[in-house]
Amino acid sequence: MSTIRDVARLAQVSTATVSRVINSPDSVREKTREKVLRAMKMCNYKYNALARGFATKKSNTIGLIIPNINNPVFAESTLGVQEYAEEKQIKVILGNTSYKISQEESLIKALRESQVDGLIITTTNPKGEIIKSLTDEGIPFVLLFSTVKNGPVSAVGVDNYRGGYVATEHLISLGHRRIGMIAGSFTVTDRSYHRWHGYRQCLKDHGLPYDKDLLVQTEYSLSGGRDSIKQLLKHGSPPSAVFCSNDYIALGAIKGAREAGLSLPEDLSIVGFDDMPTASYMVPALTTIRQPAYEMGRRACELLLQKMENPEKPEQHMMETKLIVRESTAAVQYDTEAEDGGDRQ
Amino acid sequence: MSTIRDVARLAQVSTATVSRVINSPDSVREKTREKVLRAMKMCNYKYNALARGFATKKSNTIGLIIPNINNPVFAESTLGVQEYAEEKQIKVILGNTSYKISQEESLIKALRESQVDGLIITTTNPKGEIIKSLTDEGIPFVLLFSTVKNGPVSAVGVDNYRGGYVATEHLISLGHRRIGMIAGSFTVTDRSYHRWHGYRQCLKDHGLPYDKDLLVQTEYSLSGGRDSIKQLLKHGSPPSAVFCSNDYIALGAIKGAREAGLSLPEDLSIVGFDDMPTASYMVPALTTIRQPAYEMGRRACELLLQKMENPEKPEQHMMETKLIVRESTAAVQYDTEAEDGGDRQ
DNA sequence: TTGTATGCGTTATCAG
DNA sequence: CTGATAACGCATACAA
Repeated sequence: MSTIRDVARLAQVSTATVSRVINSPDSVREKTREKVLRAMKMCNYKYNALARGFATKKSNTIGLIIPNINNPVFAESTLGVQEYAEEKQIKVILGNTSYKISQEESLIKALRESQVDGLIITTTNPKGEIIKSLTDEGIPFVLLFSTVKNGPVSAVGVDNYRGGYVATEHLISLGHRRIGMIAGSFTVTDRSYHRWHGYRQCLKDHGLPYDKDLLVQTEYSLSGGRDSIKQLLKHGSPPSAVFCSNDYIALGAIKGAREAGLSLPEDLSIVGFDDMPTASYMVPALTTIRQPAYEMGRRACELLLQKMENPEKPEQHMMETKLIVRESTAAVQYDTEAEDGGDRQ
Repeated sequence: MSTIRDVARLAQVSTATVSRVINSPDSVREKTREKVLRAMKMCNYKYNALARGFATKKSNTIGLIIPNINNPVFAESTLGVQEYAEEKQIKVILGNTSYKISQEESLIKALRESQVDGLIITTTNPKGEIIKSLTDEGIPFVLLFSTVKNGPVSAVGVDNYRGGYVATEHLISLGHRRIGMIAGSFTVTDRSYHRWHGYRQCLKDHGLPYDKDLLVQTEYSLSGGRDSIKQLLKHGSPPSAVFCSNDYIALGAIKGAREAGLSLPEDLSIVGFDDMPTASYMVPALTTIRQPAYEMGRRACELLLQKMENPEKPEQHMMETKLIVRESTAAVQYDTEAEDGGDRQ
């Protein structure tokens, strides 16, 4: 593989000049430039961005850490950062944590050793050691799908509390009074925890009792939703509506409910969270709280690049969620309400 | 940021020794090692993998190129390569092409400049210039979701022809005689093309006429499937079953068919391709041809690392597809068959 | 087991 | 507008 030195020799110029035609072509006389360009062709020169990174201490690479690329909402946000980065000629290294803190930690370590210029992290624990040490050491990073609304870290997210509140309110407005929730484990994601808070406060504000048996925490998976709904339906006085922490869980819950012999939305209303691309294609089409995942990814990337330029002034971008009403929620059916007390299984 | 030189000075050893405790700790006396380790702590030394990459000409990074991370099947394969790479301490840079050749080209160029040690490419055109030049220049790479079964390039894929054949055969065995296909544009993906070949040959082998109006090419998207099925249903003699190039399209087709007033699977059978994670959660649960996407990703990564060690002997791994029969296909209903000639819309 | 010296490909500083 | 040359942080041959 030839280097700028080879090119320089061939073109009878210095390496500095070769470097110039690469980085600021205008600063070199046209004739010289062409001579250099010809020499490059001749020896099939290939630019080495790694060497450049070494010399400039900028790798033009950022790290993106997400819990699970299989979750459509993270795939979308990934596409968002990806595309924005692409536009700015930045490469992105992807890391999956599988919701494991230890994994998150080792990933960040490896990424830092690789001299990434910054990090976008969809973390599981924004108050953890990891984030703190990143802050202390002045590494540019931004939190994505973040729950933090202020303080010293940059972040983009939505108001999960509000999302949970709105979802629950929708159900209440439909006449539901026994409303359950299937949540991602609070130990694993505080987003879910905040949504639950919104759910709970909404219940309270509407004078509905909070029944802790109507909350089940599970993993963020299809089967998690499916198993959880069955558990909920076994309750002596089962819910007529359930708010699910995300669409993936909701999809599982719908399946589980149907397996338990219910028909939706007549017997049970379900609302999800995310509005993943397939949400409107499901049967019944899913009522959900939309997060603009793609835009969030883009914005996070934008914020990061900004922060890399100017490390001061942390910023939080809170994006809007929106209730999307589709077919998975319906007015409560009084004849199938809690009073019948039947175990539908 | 401190370097091994700082550490060396602090520990009163040479930089070579510091380098040794990092890379081959056993080759240095325990006492010295501890001294060095202490010095590292003291000056808060952080290893610089980029510098190492520069010195060794190995970045320990590979590039992964996929058409669209939003397609669940690519998300899964990505997870596969990701996890295998992780195990081997390799970082992966992700690139989306959006099925655009030009994008694929510029991505590969950028990745090569970044000195990735190898490339995993889910390409759109295995016979194109890009692949050829990669081969010529001896860059280690492997094709993922590949259609090539032999020749000089390493690849992992499935037999798309056979998948298409089996899908069609299943439909025929259910009594269907008017079988349509919604395919991803042949110009954009040859996988789809091969599946169509299987479909077509199967028709022929069973003495069924091939009607070109029963094929519609579209983009690999939900709306693509939805629009295409409507087009198909407008046919004077519409199909009673449709084979879709992938599950995403199938999901769209199901939606579209339902909007057109059909009930599934009674009025129309649908079979997809991929078996994405949500396939069994759909309504009706999707009959499909399963590809082991996660495994394919892992295998591709394995093959690549192997190839990086030993650039000789290209290998193709063809993995098994499997027909998964669920609820979206059913025996043909004779009273709604082609003869009635009705336009169901 | 440890040290010395050199090189990796580029940028950047300083002269000219 | 161009050239000479010193970094950048680490690995590695070779020597001791």
